[in-house]
Amino acid sequence: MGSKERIQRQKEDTRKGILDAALQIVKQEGWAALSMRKIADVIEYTAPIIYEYFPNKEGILLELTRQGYINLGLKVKEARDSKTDPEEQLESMWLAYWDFAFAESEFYQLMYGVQVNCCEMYKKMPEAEYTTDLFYDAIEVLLVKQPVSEDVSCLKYYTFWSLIHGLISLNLVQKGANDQINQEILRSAIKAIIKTIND
Amino acid sequence: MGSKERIQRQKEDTRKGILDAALQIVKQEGWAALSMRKIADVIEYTAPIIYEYFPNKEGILLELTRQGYINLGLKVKEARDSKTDPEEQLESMWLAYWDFAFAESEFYQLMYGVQVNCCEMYKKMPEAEYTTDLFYDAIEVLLVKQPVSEDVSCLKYYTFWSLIHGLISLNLVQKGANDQINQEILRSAIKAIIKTIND
DNA sequence: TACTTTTGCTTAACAGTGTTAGATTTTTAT
DNA sequence: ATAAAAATCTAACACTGTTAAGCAAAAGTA
Repeated sequence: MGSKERIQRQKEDTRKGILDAALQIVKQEGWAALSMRKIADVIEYTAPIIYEYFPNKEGILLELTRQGYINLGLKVKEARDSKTDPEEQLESMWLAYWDFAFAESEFYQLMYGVQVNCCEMYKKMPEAEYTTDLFYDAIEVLLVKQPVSEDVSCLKYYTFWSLIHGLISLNLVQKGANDQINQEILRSAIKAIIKTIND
Repeated sequence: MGSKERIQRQKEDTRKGILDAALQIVKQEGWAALSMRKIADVIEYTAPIIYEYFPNKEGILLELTRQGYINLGLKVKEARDSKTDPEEQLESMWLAYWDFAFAESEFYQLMYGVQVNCCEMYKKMPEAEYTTDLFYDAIEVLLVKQPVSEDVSCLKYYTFWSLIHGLISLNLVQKGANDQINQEILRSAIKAIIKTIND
């Protein structure tokens, strides 16, 4: 009797339900308000049930972080594939990163510790490395001096990343500049870094 | 009988003791581990006493945030006054900002929401504006086109700030690049922004 | 000195948190 | 129908921030 699979499917549904419930609560009330009992309320179980699906609360956050990196990676890849010119590709990729941060700001906060205390784990999460690699590759295409030095691409990558992550964080935490200024900073800075990428 | 003043002094000592205790705990165990009862333990009182000196836990964080901004402002001003050339002044100021972030990383985390959920308040904290003004002034000295447009100085300021804050955050949350790469990103990016400040 | 008021401080409690152990109910297998 | 197994809940522990009530010492007043 195929009830084994039905049960398996139900379990996966519940697991997904927990993640969805967590996300729903966070979107409504923010990360600080997320609690195991609230999740249990939403999925109409009691709190201890959750521990059958995740080792602890951090396990839920970890899984959401993972999903966040996967989605971010998809968006960045999509942006790259929408252009052919390498410079346009790189610009488009960072703009996709930017868009993700605001479209999925709960995820972004979790992934990069913006006002959320998320434990040290993403450090070597393979899903996180995928996005990083996409950027590294795109940068190295633009470097004319061969062979590309690891240090140089690293430096360029972090320059991009710092600027964009900083702009995002400041906007998520404080209400930074207005949208127009943000767009101008973002676009002009990206272009400037690309322009001086071989200096 | 001058006991009024003695009592006043004692109260101020206790208040300072609370702040010191909080800071001590945070330095040892991080922001997430800070609790009212732990503070009470350190100052050798029970928790409710703290509420005679601060309205609530957030009040303590608010005061520490205030102190953080004051200290940051002092450091940035000090850096400015150590140079005479305007470009060198601006560079020196951002380097001081950078140094503060790592020397007083607990403060920095609190002030700018790096992995700490600090409520929306610094928004209009006068102590915070002091540092901002210092940077704005230093930037506007370098702008040749008069009168200086508010938009342009704002754009330049946020470009600097984003880059440096981003670099700091990434280092505080994840362990970013190594120190040498960081220094290189920092210095070369500051110089690059200054160089193109009138474009 | 005796009494009252104020002050300083503590204990106890409430509602919430993450998490675990034990009991109970429901489902499955024999 | 009965025994075993799985699913789920209740109760508890040790925390959290915060408040109210009570106690004990000090200060003020007669």
